[in-house]
Amino acid sequence: MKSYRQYCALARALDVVGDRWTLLVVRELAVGPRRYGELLDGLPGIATNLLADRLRSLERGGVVTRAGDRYRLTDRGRALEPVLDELLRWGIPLMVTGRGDDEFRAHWLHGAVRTVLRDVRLERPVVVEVHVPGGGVRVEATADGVRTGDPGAGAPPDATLRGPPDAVLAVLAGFAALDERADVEVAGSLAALRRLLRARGRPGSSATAEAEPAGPPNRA
Amino acid sequence: MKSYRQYCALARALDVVGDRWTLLVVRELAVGPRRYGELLDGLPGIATNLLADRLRSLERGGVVTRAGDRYRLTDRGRALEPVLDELLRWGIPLMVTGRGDDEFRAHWLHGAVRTVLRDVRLERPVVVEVHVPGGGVRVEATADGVRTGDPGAGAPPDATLRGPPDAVLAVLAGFAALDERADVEVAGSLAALRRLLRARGRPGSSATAEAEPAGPPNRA
DNA sequence: CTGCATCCGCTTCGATACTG
DNA sequence: CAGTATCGAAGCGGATGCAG
Repeated sequence: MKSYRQYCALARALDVVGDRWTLLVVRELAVGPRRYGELLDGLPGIATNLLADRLRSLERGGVVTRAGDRYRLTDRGRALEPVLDELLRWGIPLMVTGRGDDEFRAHWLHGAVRTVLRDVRLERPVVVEVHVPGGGVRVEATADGVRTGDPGAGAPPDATLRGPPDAVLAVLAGFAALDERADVEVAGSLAALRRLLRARGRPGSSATAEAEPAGPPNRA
Repeated sequence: MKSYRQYCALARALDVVGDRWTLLVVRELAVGPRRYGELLDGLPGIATNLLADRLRSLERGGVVTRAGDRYRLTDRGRALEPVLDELLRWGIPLMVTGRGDDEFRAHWLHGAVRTVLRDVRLERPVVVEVHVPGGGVRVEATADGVRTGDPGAGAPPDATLRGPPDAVLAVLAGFAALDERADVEVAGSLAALRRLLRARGRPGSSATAEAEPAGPPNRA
């Protein structure tokens, strides 16, 4: 990337991670070390030469390191997590328009779920599993906060949510009530699920009550 | 921008603010409403047609609105502040290499100072003013946290820091000790300034103790 | 087969010139 | 002052080639 040549921390950060695709590459590596082919699969739409370019650039920037045939984040790369989280959070309202014909990978759900439930605290713990075609997320909400992981680990969940990605996300993010989405199937304790949902913030979450153009935020 | 067409909150966020220059435009408007010419001056290096493009795109995205000849952020645009803050924070270590021949605007210092002193709490309040050629920042640190503003407002500060941008930033960010930077001039209570500096975190702040390439993070 | 590099049409960027 | 028009250069995206 061409440097902005501005003595500003934001501009210098963007000199490193501001290129097209770059933060999405970091998103993929934030899950864990990945091989080139796995990255390609997790980044539908990227050209193979661009992925190679971005990986080299991130290596130069000290964000990514290569061990054999695996790429992984450095400490400096892991320090980008708060950035990803805030961008993710800001992007959640943009999911209300549904999936359309966008690509989808089950592991992308982890971040969305973590973000949506970020401030949840529950005195009486709840474990909920979210299942979508191709994978899912296990959510453990306690008094200390929410931890996410892969489904199937540990004891059986109190409740299970199953459906297409935009449907389960609509319910989790509060775009729609449970009974408004007939394409979401609930198994186990409905009461436990309701407790989790009641503990989260309101719809758009961050003050999107606007005098401006009202309605869901625009895309592109 | 061409959409990533991924049903992922991060990708959708980047569809709106991922373009080159876009977040820097938001940075400028985060200070307050600005006119076209003021934006051009705050974004050295941008081409005028690109600024016009970005402003239109941000308007479509619901981030910016236009009132007469002023552009300003919508609520949705102001919701980007945590994103800017985290990116800024991540970028601070990249400032250690000094200014070089990068452009500089005094109002960029506000964000850097806020970020560097983000977690500072002081039972006995301190007011410090930082002066650089063309402007400066007033810092009021109390038990509730740090507030920044323009110099000259309110009572005279306890201490004043003056010097070139990279010098005062090095001292504030902890890249260098006060007596290591002869180009930084201190007026007023040295003790008050020291109390403020002691209250802040360590150098790179966020765990940059790395087994990897050591030394300051690379740019570009 | 994986992990890229090369080529090519197209879009975007960046610099300057120009207009209401 | 606030943009639009233009044009060469650089970057992107898709396909294909090729080495280990």
